[in-house]
Amino acid sequence: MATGRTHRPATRSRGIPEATVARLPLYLRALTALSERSVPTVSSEELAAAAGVNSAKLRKDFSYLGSYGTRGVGYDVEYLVYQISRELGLTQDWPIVMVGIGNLGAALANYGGFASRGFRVAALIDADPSMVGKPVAGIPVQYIDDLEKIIEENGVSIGVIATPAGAAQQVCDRLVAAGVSSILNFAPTVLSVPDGVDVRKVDLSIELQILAFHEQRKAGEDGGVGGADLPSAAAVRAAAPAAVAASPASTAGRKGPDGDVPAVMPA
Amino acid sequence: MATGRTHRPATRSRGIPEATVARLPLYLRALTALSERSVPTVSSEELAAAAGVNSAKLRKDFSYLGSYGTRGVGYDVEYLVYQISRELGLTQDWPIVMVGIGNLGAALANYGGFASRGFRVAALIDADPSMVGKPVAGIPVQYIDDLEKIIEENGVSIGVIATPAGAAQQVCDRLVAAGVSSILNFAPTVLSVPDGVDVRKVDLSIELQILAFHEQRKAGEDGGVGGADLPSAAAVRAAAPAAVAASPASTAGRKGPDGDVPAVMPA
DNA sequence: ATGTCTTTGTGAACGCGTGCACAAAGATGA
DNA sequence: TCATCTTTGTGCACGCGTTCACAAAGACAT
Ligand SMILES: NC(=O)c1ccc[n+]([C@@H]2O[C@H](COP(=O)([O-])OP(=O)(O)OC[C@H]3O[C@@H](n4cnc5c(N)ncnc54)[C@H](O)[C@@H]3O)[C@@H](O)[C@H]2O)c1
Ligand SMILES: NC(=O)c1ccc[n+]([C@@H]2O[C@H](COP(=O)([O-])OP(=O)(O)OC[C@H]3O[C@@H](n4cnc5c(N)ncnc54)[C@H](O)[C@@H]3O)[C@@H](O)[C@H]2O)c1
Repeated sequence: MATGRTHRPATRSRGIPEATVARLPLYLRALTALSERSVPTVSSEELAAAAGVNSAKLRKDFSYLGSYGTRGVGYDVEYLVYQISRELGLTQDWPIVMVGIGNLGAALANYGGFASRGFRVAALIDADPSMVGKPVAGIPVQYIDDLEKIIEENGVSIGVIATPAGAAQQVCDRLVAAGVSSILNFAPTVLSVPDGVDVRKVDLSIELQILAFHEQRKAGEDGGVGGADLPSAAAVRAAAPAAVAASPASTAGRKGPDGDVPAVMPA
Repeated sequence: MATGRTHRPATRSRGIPEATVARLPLYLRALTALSERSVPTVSSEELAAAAGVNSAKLRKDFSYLGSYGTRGVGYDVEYLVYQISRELGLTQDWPIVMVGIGNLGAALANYGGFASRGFRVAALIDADPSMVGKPVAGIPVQYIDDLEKIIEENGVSIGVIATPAGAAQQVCDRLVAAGVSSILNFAPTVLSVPDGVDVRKVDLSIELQILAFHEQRKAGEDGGVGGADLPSAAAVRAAAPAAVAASPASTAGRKGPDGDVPAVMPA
């Protein structure tokens, strides 16, 4: 089962907090922009503003990497770019494979952001024979049967899945069996992988649903008992969505004994 | 994954924890699958396994919504689908606009996951005149000049940005000014928005960099001083990436005084 | 009714992440 | 050399999220 997270073996002294790791790419992007403008140094305050985070948090994040700043001055931009890149492993070349070259997969393959940070698309793989050989973003699509060979020959350890949901677990299993140990999954499915394999997911639908939750709250909580935040013209619009569900207010009570459940959600 | 929050200063007493909200769509998806298979009830243990989370966490999450379970039996699938949908605001119809219909924007427009949960693409908007009127996913692309009018007429409060990074902030400002109060951003930029506006971002490049970090760690930390984690065959492959940076081990020491910084990161 | 068995709902403990606030470090100028 | 000023690095407290563990609730059988 994928859930099996074993406890951390006692004192892990060398680990960088996960939350910090997730922010490093953000800092790196801001620093790269500064570097391109030939800015020599930057203070934690400035950089934090550019990255959209708290400056104390940024300083603490950097403190996990070491003492790379100079008090009274700030951080050397170029040096910090290098240190973060090294910490993230971007000074290496990471060959990746992408499986499922449909609408999304093709868009991803065309995305420049891949190649710009040490990631190299080693292969595009699809199960549709009519697509094999057709170049996407200058790279010919290869057939799924060769997946293991491709991974082996290119030493691939990172895979991207952009297949339909139904095929994702199967593709995942093959990737893992072939030696891939990090997977970025775009299919709306929970992948189960053995220990030692990292999976990250990008899920459009989930993001929208989270936004909808907050949007609904902005619209609804006008007469709330607690503090009434949220002035702004935005709340005005949010209060008038296209169709308001006419659910009885008493629904909050107890559970209806039998099937009085409204039929919602087509799929 | 994707993250990114903006406001939340006040003490929210009546709120569902943010972490819980982020998991509700996951539960909903698993429940919908069960519903389609006509499964009447499900235990927290089963559902947790399907959603890839801890069962205690799932129960606590549901407890924020109310007591919708039956002890000794589990949860009524249909009823729970309805409750979660309602909580997330999915019983409403949410019109959304998508700005920037390029490679990614077109793929997103074609994605079925939008429409399946109450989200309706009200308009596709682009700044390229040669693209205006061309149908994408059956919806004709409209010109950016009409953005305000489109938002107004459709009562749109959720916007998706898939433009190049350089245009994102500008587009964001116009969306917000026109009344949009939730934004899903695919451009690799930090958007600044006024209070009351939620921004979530999906960033491909960041996800890959996080994976690379862990991948590097799996490969490198074999002789670490602390506990030696990570056995597994995956580490074997990870230990042999395409190009290993030949960095001296002593780099961990102090900061080199002058510009000995290697030239990395093309862009 | 009563007992047994299953599963929920939650109290409590713990660890992680965040942000404040400040001492220490170092630059800069007189 | 010394004083001043800026900015880092971090100790500390706090709140959130996770997980354990278990009493209570209810189904079901007898
Ligand atoms: N398109 C989007 O914007 C978007 C957004 C979020 C999530 N997703 C998800 O991403 C996935 C891809 O979406 P899409 O719009 O590109 O779909 P698509 O149908 O256009 O593309 C899917 C591709 O996967 C290939 N494929 C199918 N089975 C395969 C297998 N077993 N092995 C290898 N390749 C296989 C198909 O041949 C096809 O080329 C879906 O799961 C979708 O839900 C898409
Ligand atoms: N393509 C991907 O897979 C991918 C992945 C992650 C992130 N991104 C990001 O998403 C964005 C879009 O990527 P893409 O590959 O689709 O790029 P693209 O160049 O194919 O499409 C960009 C579209 O935005 C339109 N546009 C430009 N300026 C605009 C403006 N001011 N208002 C409205 N529309 C405008 C352009 O006309 C074009 O149609 C980029 O920021 C990219 O970095 C893309």
